[in-house]
Amino acid sequence: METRSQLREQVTRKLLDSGINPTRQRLEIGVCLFEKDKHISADQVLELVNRGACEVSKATVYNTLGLFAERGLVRELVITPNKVVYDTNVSDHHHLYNVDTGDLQDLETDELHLNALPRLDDGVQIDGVDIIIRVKNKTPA
Amino acid sequence: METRSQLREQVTRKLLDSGINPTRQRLEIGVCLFEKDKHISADQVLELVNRGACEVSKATVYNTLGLFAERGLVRELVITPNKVVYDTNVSDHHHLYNVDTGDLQDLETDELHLNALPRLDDGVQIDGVDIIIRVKNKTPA
DNA sequence: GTCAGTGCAAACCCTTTGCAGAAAG
DNA sequence: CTTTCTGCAAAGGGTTTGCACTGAC
Repeated sequence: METRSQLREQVTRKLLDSGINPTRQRLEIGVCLFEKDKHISADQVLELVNRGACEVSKATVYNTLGLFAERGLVRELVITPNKVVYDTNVSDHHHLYNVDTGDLQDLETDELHLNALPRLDDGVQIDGVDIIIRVKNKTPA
Repeated sequence: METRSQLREQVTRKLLDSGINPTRQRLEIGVCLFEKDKHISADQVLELVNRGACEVSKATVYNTLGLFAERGLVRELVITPNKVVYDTNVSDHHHLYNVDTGDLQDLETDELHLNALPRLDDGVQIDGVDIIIRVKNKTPA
């Protein structure tokens, strides 16, 4: 498939730009991430990757996602202790989470933003701002 | 100690008001939580509780903290997948987290608030708004 | 006696670690 | 050859589950 090989090239470039050696396993994982282009859990990545012809271990998926997050290729979102997902959208935005359905949506900063950041101590700088709006269904009945 | 037994009474009342049967284990855990009156992890609760004369199992600590959070006695904060803490301050406020030192501070809403909430779908209502400002040290040296 | 409520040992499973093997120099 | 990097099996440990026990009726 043409687009598949294009994606492969794009991902290779992304990895090189981030100083990551584009090995077979990392490429497979990267393609799965950016192909889906949505919030995705480590488990889902593992399943997607192994649906293809190549075997990648669980440990490698976790370590690679951690590496990608550290280098800024993806953003790690901690929704609950048991729900950690990776977001390929690394631009400045926030999230809306439905605790009943598990649905997770992006909120762009024009829909939601802080009026001001707090005064910080000298010696520290912003590393990130995470905002999660949790909603629930009105009539659980 | 006088204040200790007063705290015990207060916690008992809190539990009853929330429809929770104030058993020995729940009281011990509740006293540890509200005595410390700060962000505290399940592990720390376990240690504090068992410093006293009564033995409470790990499972009971986890289940009880989950119950308290569900009933609104404490607020569960997910900082990272490996750092979950319970906050006895259940009023509307947010958090400042230093990723280098692990330090966690409260931010009152007058220091930090959203200019507006997003338009929600019909059928859903706000369950909670979590804002975490992550900071890091400027000179990791 | 029954039955809802409670506490915890053990199981579960997500994540990390340590190391064998590969790749680079 | 030595050194660095990589992938993964196995270990670790926080959390949940299933069940024995208690207490209420």
